[in-house]
Amino acid sequence: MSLSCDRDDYPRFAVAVDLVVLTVREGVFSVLLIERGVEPFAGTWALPGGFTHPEESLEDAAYRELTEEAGVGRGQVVLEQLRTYGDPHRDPRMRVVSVAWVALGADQPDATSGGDAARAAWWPVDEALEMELAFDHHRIVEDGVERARAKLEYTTLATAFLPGQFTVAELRGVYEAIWGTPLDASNFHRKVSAAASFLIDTGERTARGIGRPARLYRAGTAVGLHPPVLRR
Amino acid sequence: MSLSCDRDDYPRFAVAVDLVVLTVREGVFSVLLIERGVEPFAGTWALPGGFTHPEESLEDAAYRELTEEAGVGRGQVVLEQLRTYGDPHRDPRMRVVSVAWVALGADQPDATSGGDAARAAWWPVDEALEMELAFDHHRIVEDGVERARAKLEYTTLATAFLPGQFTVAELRGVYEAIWGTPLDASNFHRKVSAAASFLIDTGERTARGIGRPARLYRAGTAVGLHPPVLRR
DNA sequence: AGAATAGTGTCTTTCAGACATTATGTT
DNA sequence: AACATAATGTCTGAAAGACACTATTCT
Repeated sequence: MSLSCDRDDYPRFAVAVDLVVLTVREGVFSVLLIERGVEPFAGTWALPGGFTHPEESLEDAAYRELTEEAGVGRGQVVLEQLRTYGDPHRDPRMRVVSVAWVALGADQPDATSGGDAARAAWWPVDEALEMELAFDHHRIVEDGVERARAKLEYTTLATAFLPGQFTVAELRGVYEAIWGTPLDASNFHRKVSAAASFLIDTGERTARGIGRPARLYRAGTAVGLHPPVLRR
Repeated sequence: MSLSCDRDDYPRFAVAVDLVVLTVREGVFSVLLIERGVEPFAGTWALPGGFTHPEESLEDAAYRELTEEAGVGRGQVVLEQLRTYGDPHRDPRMRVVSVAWVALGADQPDATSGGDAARAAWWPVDEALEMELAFDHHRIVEDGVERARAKLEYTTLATAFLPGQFTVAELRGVYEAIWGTPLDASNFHRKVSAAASFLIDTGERTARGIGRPARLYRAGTAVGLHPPVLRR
């Protein structure tokens, strides 16, 4: 079959991937943005992303851009497809269809500044949503943030924001940062402890800091969460 | 890049839309399939769909294919983006990225057989999932069906499967058909009546059939459903 | 001892699920 | 009257939310 442009009947589009990379840094729900160095939107903050190569899957393209532009490796994040954005004039240069992904990971000491020349930085989600972002990236960030908030309720996804071992208080901190609401510590503890295969007790305890040391858990095998942890 | 069309640096892809058109016909959760007339997969059942035009949005392309291939108009369905499928070899002819949509509508007397030469038919979802479908359409149907099943729980989407006026029993029938589980009529009635802005009493009643006539409702303005209707 | 954080227990309200009962039409 | 379906009511258990209380460390 011909892949050439002159011989077949199908219109061709550039296909991009864009990444909403989310984490919780010092209690603040944050998104990774990149300052564009070239037109269009030079000097404007944008999502990391780029064009899909001819022989790679969309998921591989997302992982590749994650590494190239954010310095984040495959094992460090949970990647999930968000939605595809394809309005005819979303990119002023040409018709680009962009498959957006959400990447959730634990806070990394120096995740910013990938191989590209552009500057990368973590922004609090609330601030990012008040900025002007390139293309339709404002909308994409909104959708990605809402996806993350919604999935915390009925999945065990919150553990993706934490390192291998964590306490119940740290897990609660993830919920509170992402939802922007304080949660009752007692009830939260009861709930997540009761949910089957959500948390696995490592037998270890924290030694850091003041107060009674907390048990250390690691993420269990459960994906869904029954009963869900509800936001109000 | 080597795949480029002489003038720019970006590889180009064909972008398609595929449609998982779902309805409940005589108590059976059903999906609309089209028998392919041409290679590849000639004679195999497939989802309705086609290539996006250069100047139309993805949503417009979905509505256009819905009309062309299924004879379904814009006002007759609720359309929602499902997911994008872009494995390099999902189409043996060339690289095609397909944006899949779910379309939910009330049973239409003669929705099948659109303008295209191919044959169209409603298939029970369970049967469709046991057939060999063209391309990766089996996976797409699975995802679309699961999306519909999940959204019934916490949204008012079930009304999309019903005509303008309907009874509580008919609404329950939608849930039972889609989930494949019988529900307790009393508890269901209590729940959907209590949910704010889910159902609006038209003041009219059914005259058809035997037994006490049922109140006729129309869909309210609520989108989310609190508390949710849970499947077990 | 006092402060700070972790974790458990108790009480009340809400709601799901099972099922009985009443209501209102047709034959 | 008998029947069929619609709609409401009652009871029980599970779980959410508020909050009191106990446990275990550090200074």
